[in-house]
Amino acid sequence: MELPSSYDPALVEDKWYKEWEQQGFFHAQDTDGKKPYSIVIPPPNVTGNLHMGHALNNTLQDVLTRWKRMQGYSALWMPGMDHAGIATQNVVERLLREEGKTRNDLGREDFVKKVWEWKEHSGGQIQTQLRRLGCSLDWERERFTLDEGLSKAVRKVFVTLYEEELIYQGYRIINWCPRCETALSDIETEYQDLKGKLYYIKYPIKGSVEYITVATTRPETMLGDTAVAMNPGDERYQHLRGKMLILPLMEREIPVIEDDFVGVDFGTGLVKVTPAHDPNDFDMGQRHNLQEINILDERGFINENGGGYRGLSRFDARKKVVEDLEKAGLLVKIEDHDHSVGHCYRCGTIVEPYLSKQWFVKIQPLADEAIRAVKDERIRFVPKNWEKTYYEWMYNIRDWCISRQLWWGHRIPAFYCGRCGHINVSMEDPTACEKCGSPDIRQDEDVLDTWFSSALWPFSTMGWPDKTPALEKYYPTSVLVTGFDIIFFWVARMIMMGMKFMKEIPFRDVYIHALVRDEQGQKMSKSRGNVIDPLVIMDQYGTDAFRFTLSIFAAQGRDIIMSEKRIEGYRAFCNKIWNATRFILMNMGDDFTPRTFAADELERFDRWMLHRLNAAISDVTTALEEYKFNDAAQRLYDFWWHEFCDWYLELTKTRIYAKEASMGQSSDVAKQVLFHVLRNGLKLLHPFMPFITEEIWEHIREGEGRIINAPWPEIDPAWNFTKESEETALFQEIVYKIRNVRGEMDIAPDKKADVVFKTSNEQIISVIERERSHIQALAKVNAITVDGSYAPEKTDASAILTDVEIYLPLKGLIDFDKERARIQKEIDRTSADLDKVEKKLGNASFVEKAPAEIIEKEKQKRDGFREILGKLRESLDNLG
RNA sequence: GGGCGCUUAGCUCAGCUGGGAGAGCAUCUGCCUUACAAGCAGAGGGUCGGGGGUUCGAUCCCCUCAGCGCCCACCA
Repeated sequence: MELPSSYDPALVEDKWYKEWEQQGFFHAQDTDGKKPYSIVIPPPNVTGNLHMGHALNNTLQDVLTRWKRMQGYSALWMPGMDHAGIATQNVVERLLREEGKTRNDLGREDFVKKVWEWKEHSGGQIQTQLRRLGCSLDWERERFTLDEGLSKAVRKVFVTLYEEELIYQGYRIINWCPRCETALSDIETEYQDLKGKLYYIKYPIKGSVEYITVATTRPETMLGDTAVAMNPGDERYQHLRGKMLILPLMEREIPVIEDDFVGVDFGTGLVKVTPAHDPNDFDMGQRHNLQEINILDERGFINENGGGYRGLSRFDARKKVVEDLEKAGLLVKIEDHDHSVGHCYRCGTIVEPYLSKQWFVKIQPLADEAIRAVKDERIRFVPKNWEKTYYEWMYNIRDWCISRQLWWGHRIPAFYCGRCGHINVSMEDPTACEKCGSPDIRQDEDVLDTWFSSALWPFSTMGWPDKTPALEKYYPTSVLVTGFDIIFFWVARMIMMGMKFMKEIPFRDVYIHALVRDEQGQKMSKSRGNVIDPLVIMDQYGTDAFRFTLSIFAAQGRDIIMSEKRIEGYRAFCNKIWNATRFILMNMGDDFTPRTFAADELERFDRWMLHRLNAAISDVTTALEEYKFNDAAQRLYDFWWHEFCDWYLELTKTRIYAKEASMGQSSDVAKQVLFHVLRNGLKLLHPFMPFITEEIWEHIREGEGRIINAPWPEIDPAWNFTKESEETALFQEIVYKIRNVRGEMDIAPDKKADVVFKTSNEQIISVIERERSHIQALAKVNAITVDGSYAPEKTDASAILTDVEIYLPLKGLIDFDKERARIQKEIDRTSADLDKVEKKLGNASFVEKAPAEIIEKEKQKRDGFREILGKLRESLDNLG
């Protein structure tokens, strides 16, 4: 049983992943009779590459999945990808452009074929990358939002909602991206505050030499004005009632209308009304029966309705319009004006409010159920405060525009009859109009919003609309792990669709994690050029160190600032684990046989260690149950490094190295405990660090399976040893004190001093006597004497603990100045502590009102400080 | 205009229902001690953003101010 002298992640990671996958350990059985635990992956885009967000998101899901698998659940982590409509279409269009072609050159059918080809060959690199990260995904079940089964689910949902009139067509203002040439939903538009201008423009009153002045941020839209509106109560403009105006540049007559929407405070109190290019104006237009004049084409250029401006881009048109107004003397002034402007979330282009016919989901009835599911806690957000964000959006939700003028996606299953105009919507493609029987039917050209299919993800991936065993067993899923940025896009919609079609929540918990930022706290993005590539990190530090770093950073409610220094630190942790194992294995001896052991065989520190193991099992398990990944990881770090390695390993050395035959029994027990704690410590660590733990397990497993399937450790009540834990704490204090003296006095490790303990406390005496050899080893001392009436020499260095004084006779080694300074420091510190406690106890209302146990604690502290302080002063006096 | 979050050691961050401030990194000192120098031992460093309040007691609860960040919102 020997380990190579250092841990090399590159040598083992690939090997173990292949082994796990080939053995089918990631595959959850529908029929294994175990309790289900399920997570569906937030499907990465086929265009995606593993970035920090993915790494965090999937590490956390893998931690949960591996943990639950070890706990004996039938743990399913469902993999898959999203076709990502606009994003993917953009990628392939970009490739075509490099060949000097556009999608129109290919035509719809060939273009879609091309995208599929691209998807097969270069899409989905992220699967390899997820494997690299160690994700224990059930690859046999992998799904794609455009595959046959999921397309069937999409169609079923569309048809059902259409039949229930929850999907309808509407002619209204939507957000239009002139670059992608498609409609977008409200949340696909990202608003940014930009420095813009407010233009004041004169409109002549018909049959008069007078003018009125309107203010606008988008002067080019005046080409489509069909009215000017005033507030009916605005006293300044009562004379305009019923008047007609001449729209400059277009020389068209437009009316003055009255509408409460118009505020009297903004601009001039008069608003130009462009029903085809502004949602508010559209509403006013509806109220006043105004004509809607669309002046833009799909690409954002002025169309035939724009008179002489036809063919200009919307930006050029603005310049030209302003120029012409100025020439005509109709431009009053231009003011600076900050306003928020919508941008396409995929390409960043400024979107246009655009009047067009689109498909919508009537969302309110779906939202009501979804709100209720969270209200009555069937679904829990973790951390809870995200519920507020969820409600905020759900209460103000507006109908969802689901049609996209793209080619890549689920084509809308609506067929228009060329004869009677009837819209046929059904599960199968119709060959003739269901109403008039005409074969002259054509399918809607549009596809559905990508998020329409992802909304069905928790059940469509499990085979819905068919009744499958998977659906039966794993729905609802246990938890959804995702970032806050897609609560609206995805989480809310999954809840709505789940409630609607499964009559059941899609997931029990929603764990919302933070954003990963760079070391300056900036959001990582390609354009900022500050992305840290997880693959590079994994190459450099190993996957386990990286995963552990992400986990320990994943505190609830705060963004993660990625730091390579920290990753380096946790690589050292891997090394520590590796070397601790090496130490244990190289000292086992060939005759070592693991066995169970009984409490009465155990020595003090064995008991302490097992007690600490119990505590670690309990703490890590609880932390995971509460999704406190950082607490779990931090606890593992402390347990492994500071409890197991710093203390227990060191403490066993005297027993293990002992040559005397009489030590045989003690030595064997120490080895048994070391081995036991090592095994359980590795199991606790496995969800976070799957590779190194499996690699070590390979060297220590006892004819069992892999650690990935090992049972999760449980607390053994027989190993709760409170007394030994207290005694160990005392022992540690003694060692700390002696080390402190040595360190402060600059005593080299090879210079072993003697030590005298002055105490009459029986328990302390017994611990010192029994652990003599351990004190010698850990505090590097020679002879140990216990003497209740010891009279310290002037040349003794001293340390004071409650109920015990420690003296190190240093003879010629002592530096009196140093020692005086050291003791004075102790005195200062202790008297400051004492002051604080005395003040507290001197406060009448504290003694009167505080709980008795707190007061008792304070009194004990006071007495302890007084005793120590007295002895410290004696020591100082003794030094002269 | 609403809503949310953050401000703790030089840096990056923990700190659960209020009861003597923690970690990693960095710094300083001494050590290649037979698992580990990616290590061991020791040390220094914080008026917990400012002010006020509740309380016997506040990093923690309430109010307020300041700074930073995010989300939502049709005011031309």
